[in-house]
Amino acid sequence: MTEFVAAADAGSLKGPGALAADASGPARSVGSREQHLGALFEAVLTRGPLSRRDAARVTGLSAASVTKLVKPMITHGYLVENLREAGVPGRPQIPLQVDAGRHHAVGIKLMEGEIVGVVADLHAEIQSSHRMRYSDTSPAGVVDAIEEMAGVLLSRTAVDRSRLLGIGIGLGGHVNATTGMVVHSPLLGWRDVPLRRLVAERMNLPVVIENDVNTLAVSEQWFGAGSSFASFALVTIGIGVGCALVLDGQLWRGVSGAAGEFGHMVVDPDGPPCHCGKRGCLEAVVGDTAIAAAMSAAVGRRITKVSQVVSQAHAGDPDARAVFTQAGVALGRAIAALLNLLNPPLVILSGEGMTASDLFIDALRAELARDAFSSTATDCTVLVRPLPDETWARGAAATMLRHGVLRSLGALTGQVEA
Amino acid sequence: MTEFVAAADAGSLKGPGALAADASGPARSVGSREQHLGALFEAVLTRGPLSRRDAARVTGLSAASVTKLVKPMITHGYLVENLREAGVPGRPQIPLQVDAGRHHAVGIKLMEGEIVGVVADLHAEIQSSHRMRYSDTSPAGVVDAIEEMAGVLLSRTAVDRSRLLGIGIGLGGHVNATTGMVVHSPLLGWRDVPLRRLVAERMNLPVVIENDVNTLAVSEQWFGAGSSFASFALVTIGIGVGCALVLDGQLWRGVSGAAGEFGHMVVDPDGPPCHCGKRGCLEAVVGDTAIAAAMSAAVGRRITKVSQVVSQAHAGDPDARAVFTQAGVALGRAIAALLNLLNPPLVILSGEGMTASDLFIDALRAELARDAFSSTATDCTVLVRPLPDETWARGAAATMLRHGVLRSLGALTGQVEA
DNA sequence: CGCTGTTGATTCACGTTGTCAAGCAATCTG
DNA sequence: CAGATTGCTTGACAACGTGAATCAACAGCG
Repeated sequence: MTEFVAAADAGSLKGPGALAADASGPARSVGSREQHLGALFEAVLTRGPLSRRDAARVTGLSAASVTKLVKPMITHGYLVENLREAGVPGRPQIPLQVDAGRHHAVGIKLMEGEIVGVVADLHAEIQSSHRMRYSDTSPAGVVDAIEEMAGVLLSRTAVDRSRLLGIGIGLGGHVNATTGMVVHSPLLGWRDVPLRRLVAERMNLPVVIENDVNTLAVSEQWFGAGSSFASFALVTIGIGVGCALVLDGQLWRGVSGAAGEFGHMVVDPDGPPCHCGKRGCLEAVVGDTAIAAAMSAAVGRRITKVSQVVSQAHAGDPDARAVFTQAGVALGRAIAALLNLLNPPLVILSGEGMTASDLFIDALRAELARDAFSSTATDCTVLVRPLPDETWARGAAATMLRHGVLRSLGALTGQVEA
Repeated sequence: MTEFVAAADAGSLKGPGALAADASGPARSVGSREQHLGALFEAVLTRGPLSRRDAARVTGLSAASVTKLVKPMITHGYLVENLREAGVPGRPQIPLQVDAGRHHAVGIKLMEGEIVGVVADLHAEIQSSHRMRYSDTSPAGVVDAIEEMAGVLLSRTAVDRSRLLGIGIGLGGHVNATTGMVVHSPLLGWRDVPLRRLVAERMNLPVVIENDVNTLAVSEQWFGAGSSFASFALVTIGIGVGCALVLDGQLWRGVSGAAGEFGHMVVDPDGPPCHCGKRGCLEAVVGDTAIAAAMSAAVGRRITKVSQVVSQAHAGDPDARAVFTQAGVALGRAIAALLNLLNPPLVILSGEGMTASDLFIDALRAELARDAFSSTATDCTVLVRPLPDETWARGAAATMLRHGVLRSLGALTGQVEA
C-alpha cells in the first residue's frame, strides 16, 4: 500500500512564475531549505539548462547556496551537469539540467467511455501513449481499465519500475486531491469514491488524483504558457466547461477541492435548460451539445455533431456563424466576470472546443473588452491553446511527477553530503 | 514626505486564519524571523490575551522561540504582560496582550459627497469618529477635506502624534494599493490620481489607500468573522455591490489591484440597464437604485428611496416583497458563481443593504443551494453582518495599522536584546 | 607559449535563527 | 512545608544562507 498521503501538500511549493528574482533589498533569503531545493529544481526544469550563476539569479539565492544545494541533487541524480560551453572570456558555465530520464510517471485522463494514457518523463515529454474504450463505469470497472492501461503503457516503454514515480489520474467533476476522493462525478455517476486508495492498492504505486482541468493547469504552469506568470486562469471548453486557477504560484483548489466549477455559472436565466437542472448555465450555452442544439433550433432540423456546425460555419453558413458568435459572447461575458473578480494577468483558453476558436474568438474578445471593469481586460493576456487529450493525460503525469519529485527532494533536507 | 512606499508589501504577511497550528511533522519551522514576529503579533492581537505557551501552540513555534521573540516586542512596547492568573496547579500563565494604546491610526471612508473618519487603536477600537460633507470632488478638494477630517479627529482625541501610525483611506473603485494610485473612481470621476502621495505630502504622515471593500475585509480578517478562516469572500451590498477576497490569509488584489469587481457581473443579459453601459449587471439588479426602480415599475409611480420599499415590504406589501425576493435570487445566483469558482469556506455579506437582509436572505440561500455545484454551498458558511459606515472607516484604519505595525516589527529583526 | 584578464564555481568562517533538553519559577494540593 | 504540576527561560547545538576570499578554466594577446 503505497498510498500517497500528502499529495496535495507536496504541491504547496510555489510554481515557476512565483520565483523571486526581484533583486531588491539586502538579499536576505526567506524560506526553508526544502523550499529552496524545490525552487531551484523548478527553475532548472522550466527554464531549460541553467548555470549555477543563472540559477542563483532566477531564484534569488546566493551563488554559494546554489552550489551547496545543487550538490546533493546531483549525487542523487535529480540534476546532471552538461558539457561546458566556452566561447566567452572567463570560466565557462556548467549548464545544469534535469535528468529527465530518471523519473517517469503514468498519466491518465478519464473520459466518457474512453481512457487516454501516457508515460511521460520529467520534462513531461510523452514516451508513449495509448487510448482505449471502457464500458463498466463502476469503481472496480474503472480501476480494471486503469490497470489495463498502465499495463499496456509500461509494456511499451522500457521504464524501470524503480524509476516510475506513480500514476496521475485526471477526471472531470469534484475531485478532492487532498483526501483522494472523487466526491462527485456526473461523468461516472460516482459519489464519494476513494479512487486514489483503490488504484494505489491495486497497482501498489503512489497515486495522485486531481480534477482534469487542474492537471492541465499544472502542466501549463510547469511547461506551458503559465511558466512565466505567477497567477493565471485556465478555461477549457468542450463537452463541458472547466476552469482551473493558479494563484501566486499555487493551484487553488478551494476548501473542499471544488474550486473552478465555471461551467455552471448562469449567464442567462432564460437560456436553454442545463443537465444540472438549471437554465442558462454557461455550459448549456457554449458546450458541445449546446452548439448542436442551437444550430438545430436555427435550421429546424436535428443536428447532433458539433463538427457539422463547425464545417458549416467555416463554409460561411450565416446560421452556423451566428451560433458561434452567440457562444463567444456568452463565454466572453463569463470570462469577464472572472477577470473582474480575480484580475489575473493571464487567461489560457483550451479544450477541444478551442480548435474552432477562429469562429468565436473575435466575439469573445469584443465582449471581454465591453464587460471588463477598468483595466482588468487590458491588463490580462488571453491565450488560445487548443490541446489534444494526450496533453491532458500528460498533465496528469506532470501532476504526479511534481508531487513525487518535490516530495523526494524534501528527503534531501539535512543531508550535507561529504 | 513620509510616503509609505512598501505599503502593499508589508501586508503580505499571512493573516490570522492562516496560522499554522497543524502540529504535524518534526516541528521544523519555516519562514523568516520577520514572518514569525508578525505571526506572533497577529496571534496575540486577534486571539486575545494569550500566554506564551498558547501562542506557541497557535503559531506552531516552539515555546523557546516564543520567549525569545516576545522579549524585544515587550521592550519596544508592542506587547505588554498582564497580571498572572492562578487557579490551576502549576506555574500560572502570563497573559500577553497587545498594547492597544500605543498605536493609533486615522481611518477614512470616502463616499459620495460625504466622508466618515475615525481614530482607532490597535484593537481597532474606535476612539472618536466624525462625519462631514464635501462638495469639491477634485483631488485638491478631496485632500482638503481629508486634512480637515484628520484635524477634527486628532483634536478630539488626545493621541500623541508620535503614536499615530498614519492615515488609511478607503474608497470605491479601482485603487492600486501598491502604487498608491486611484486608477479609476466613478464616484469621484477620477482617473490615475496619486492620492497616496498627495495626502502623504500634505499631512506629512504615512498613508495607505485601498479599495473600501478591501479595508473592510482586512478589518474582518483581523477582528471579525474572518479571524478563524484562512480564506473568505466579503460581499457588500449598498449603492453598489463590492467584493473582497482573502485567500490563504492574504488579501487578493489581482495583477493591477482591480480584483473584486463583483457588481458588474452580468446576471441577466435582458435585465435593466446599468450606469456602466451594460444591461443586467448585478449592481443594476440589486443595488439601491435598482430596488427603487423595480418598485417604481411595479407600482407605477416614482419611488426614489430604498428605505420606503423596505418599510413597505416589512408592512407586508406583496410588490415590495417581490422586489426583494428577486434581488435575493439574483444575488444568490452571483454568489453561487463565486462559490463554484473559488469554493471558499466563508462568505460574509455586509454593506448597508444588509440591514434589510431579512427581506431577501431566504431567497438568496435557496438560490445558493440550487445553483451551487456539488458541496460548494454546504461547505461554505454564509454570514450576514450589517456594518455601519464607521466600521468601514475603522477598516481603513486597521489597514494602516496592519501595514505600519508589521513594518515596524520588521525593524526588530536581528536585534537580540540584551 | 605563457601571461593576464575575466568570469563561474567553491570553500570557509560567520551570523542568524529555531529547537531540544534541562533547569528554574510559581502556583496548587495534601 | 514538601511534592506535583505547569509555564517560562536558558544554553548548547545544529541547520542554513551569505559574504569574502580563493580556486578553476577559459579567451585574447603579445
